[in-house]
Amino acid sequence: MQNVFDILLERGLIAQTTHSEEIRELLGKEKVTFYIGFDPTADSLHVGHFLQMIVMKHMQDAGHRPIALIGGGTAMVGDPSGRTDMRQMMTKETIAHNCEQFKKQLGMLIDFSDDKAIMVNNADWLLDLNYVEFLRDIGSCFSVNKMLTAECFKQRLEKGLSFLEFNYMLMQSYDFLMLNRKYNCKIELGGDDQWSNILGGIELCRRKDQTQTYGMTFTLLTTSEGKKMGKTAKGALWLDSEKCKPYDFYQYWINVQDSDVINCLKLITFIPMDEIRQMEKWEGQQLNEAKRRLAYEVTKLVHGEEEAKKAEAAAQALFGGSADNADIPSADIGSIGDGINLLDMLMLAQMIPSKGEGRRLVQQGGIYINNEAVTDFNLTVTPDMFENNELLVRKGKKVYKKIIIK
RNA sequence: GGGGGGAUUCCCGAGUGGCCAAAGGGGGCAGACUGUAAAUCUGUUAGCUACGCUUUCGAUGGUUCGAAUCCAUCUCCCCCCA
Repeated sequence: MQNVFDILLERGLIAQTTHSEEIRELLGKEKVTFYIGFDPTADSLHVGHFLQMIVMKHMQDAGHRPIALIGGGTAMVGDPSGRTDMRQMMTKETIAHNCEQFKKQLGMLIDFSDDKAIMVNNADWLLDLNYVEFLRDIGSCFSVNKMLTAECFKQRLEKGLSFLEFNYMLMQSYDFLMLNRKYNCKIELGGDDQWSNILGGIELCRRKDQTQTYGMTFTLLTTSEGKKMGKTAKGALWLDSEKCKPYDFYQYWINVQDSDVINCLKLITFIPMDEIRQMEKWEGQQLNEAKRRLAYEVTKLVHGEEEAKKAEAAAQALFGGSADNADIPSADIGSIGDGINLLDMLMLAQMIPSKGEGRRLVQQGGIYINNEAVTDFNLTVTPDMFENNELLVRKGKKVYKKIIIK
């Protein structure tokens, strides 16, 4: 069996390691317990987290034991790494709610049965810490001078960093120490922005317990231009099907740039490398096929096979010119009487945020009914324009909505 | 604790009494070109019952015919010194 380290390396997942040789050897010879932390800063995980989950899955498949650490305690403080501003402080209730959501989502990909993976919440040991004891015990192990030189604080030293956030590193380091003691957790994994925090934990384990632990970070999901991926106009690309519909999720991946497809296939799907290497040779229009594969696979992992197939079928119906399909995103606007103003209808269907925007769209030729551009924004849409109470409306090139009336 | 600077539309950032719904850039949206790609070019980007009206320049009051611009108080942020 192939060493999982080589798999991760081959797929381009690994960004930095503390001891590449030792880690590879360790992963090759024994069942290793490792951990990745997820701070519950929102009520759903997003694709950034998903990449971490993929790594966890690779590791679990190779026989290692993942610990998914939910940061119910660290979220009370907020990680300043790589951020330009302070996170908004969240209430305990919000954090507790988010923790629950995370738990559900992590279970999609990781098998937590029979202790094959463990889920813990650092609130369990962080919230009851005694300040002075913690300072004496843990705080004494950290050099402020050293911390200040850490990359993760760079941006914040220019903009301002509160003492609260400055403590984040200690808390995360303490997590590693706890997990090492309790579960013999030997490796901490994380996004590349976690490098400094991970080093802190390793250092702490050595100082307190003289144990050797390791760290490894993963490539952040960025475009070839270096921008973070998974950002949409509305925010992050959420894994929750309510916050981001499977169809929209699918569409996001279909629309990635040519230069990013292969990378995404390697990073967030389990498609064998042999196949990916074939696709790597593709060019031009053929890449669309690779994008379809990417979109389907990722959607399947996140939303399940059924949803992935629906999304694919809907896309096929709209863009492939095939027959009408039941899975096209729809909006039920109820009864329209003898007719309804076009803009009112678009508002009801949530296709436009305001009528002003709607007028502009029509003026610029961006609204289509049954694939015919609408020229008059005062148009009254009448029931006879509907077929079986359905009307296909398009905004721009790719935003479709099937409007349904009673 | 002392001194200084700041808060502007989605973001950055001009604007220092009427010509300001507010320059410029970024981002977003749409059009052309394409491959549901990128790059490029063009238009657009507060809301509305729309040749007009309403809300908007940290908050609240005030001066004025008229305030993003002036005054007062407040809140928050940054910088320098201690």
